[in-house]
Amino acid sequence: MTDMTIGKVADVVGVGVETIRFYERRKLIEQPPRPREGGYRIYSDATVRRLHFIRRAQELGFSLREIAELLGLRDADSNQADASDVRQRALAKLNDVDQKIDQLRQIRQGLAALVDRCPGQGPLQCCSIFDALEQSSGPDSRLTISEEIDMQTIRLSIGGMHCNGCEEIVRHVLEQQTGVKGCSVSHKSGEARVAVDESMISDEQLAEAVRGAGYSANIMKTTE
Amino acid sequence: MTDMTIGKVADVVGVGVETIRFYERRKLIEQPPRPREGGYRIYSDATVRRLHFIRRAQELGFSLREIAELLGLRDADSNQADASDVRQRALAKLNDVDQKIDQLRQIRQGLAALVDRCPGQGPLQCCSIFDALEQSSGPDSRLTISEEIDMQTIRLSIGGMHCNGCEEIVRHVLEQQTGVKGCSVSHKSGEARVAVDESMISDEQLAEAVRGAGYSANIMKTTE
DNA sequence: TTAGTGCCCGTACCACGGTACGGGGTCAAG
DNA sequence: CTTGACCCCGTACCGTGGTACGGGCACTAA
Repeated sequence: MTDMTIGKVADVVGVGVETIRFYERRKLIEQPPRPREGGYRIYSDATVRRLHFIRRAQELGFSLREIAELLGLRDADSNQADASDVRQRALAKLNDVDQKIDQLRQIRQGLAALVDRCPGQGPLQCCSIFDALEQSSGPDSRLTISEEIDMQTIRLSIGGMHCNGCEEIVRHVLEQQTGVKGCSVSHKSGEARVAVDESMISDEQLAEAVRGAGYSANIMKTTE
Repeated sequence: MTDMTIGKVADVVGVGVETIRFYERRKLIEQPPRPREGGYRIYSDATVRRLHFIRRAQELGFSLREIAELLGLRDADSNQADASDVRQRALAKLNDVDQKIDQLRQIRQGLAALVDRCPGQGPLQCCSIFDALEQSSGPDSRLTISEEIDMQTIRLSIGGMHCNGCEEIVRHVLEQQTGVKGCSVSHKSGEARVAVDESMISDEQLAEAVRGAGYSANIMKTTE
């Protein structure tokens, strides 16, 4: 169980030789002792287990950075680090994973809806997928800081939209307004994001236009 | 709805300015017309929709490369590309997503098991998580080509292992054998991967040793 | 001792999806 | 006509997890 050079270890652990040296550079494992300067690395059993640990943890979704932290905990052990710390990290990771699964499920839904709606044949012009994807991407994600003087992105909270058609209508109404440079509407989040020249139209006028189309509309503070 | 410079477009679409230029470099969008050489880019409505498309497709898990293909389909449309092509891609992506979800579910299971087993307090030495992760990572993943002369990785198919304890026993037995340089055992896949000096012990002797511990063992061709 | 692997090291490179920087040009309001 | 915000371009860099290359030693069996 001794005298393992890097190639053997790589073989046993199931990684590439270069990968082990890469882990060494990343301080995940120490450089093992070598007979003389420039000689071969001879790996101890403990290091091999450490490598197994790294692989397993990776399979569980831990990044190399996180793994380094876990290993660090153990290296500096018997001080105050205890099992609850490790448990915490595992729980946090479990949370991460759950979130990722949720995200993927949403993606799955979106895709499934798209596929459902698609006729599956005929010219592209009839393909609903392209149309659907060109709709607004929904302002539910990141907010951009926009503090322009003559052009601002106004966000409206809109009620009464139930489908893509409603989105379309609202989009159309907004785009008809003077000073509107562009907009994106999402019925899911009930929001619209409008790029507008404020010297030409007020946010209240915008909201009013939307109300005129039969929806409710409230101005959302941009500086949110 | 005209006269949108890059900043406004970025704001409306919800991406960074640099990102739009990046998409341009990646040929996802064309460079929009500019009044004169060196002037500002003025974006058309169509391009803004194209950007929305990109964002939406990204949210659905398509990579930029795939998105470029989708857009390419449309650009060269009315030829033979039809909706079924797009549908195929969406279905393929749906499949990808399902696979990813499955993987994450497995990871979730592993993590949950780990957390379950962990005492949640006390010194790290008692933390089962570290122990569990140090166990073999299971040779179920990639096979390494090993065609060494005096050292080979032998793979054994082992029956009768039901838990980590069994893994431990088998690992111990294997490591006790002369010539064994290292091993990794997985009860899940029912496999062991042993690094061994073949001049010192034969694969059959190894298998016999495992059988002596009460498990079944068969040699798997390394050149699999 | 010599051939044949295997390992050494440093450095560069891959995909992915951007982000940052810096020195300059453009544009519109005041 | 100046000022300030915005945009231009090219290029370099980020994090993530490695992989590849090439010239030169280390080791071992014959």
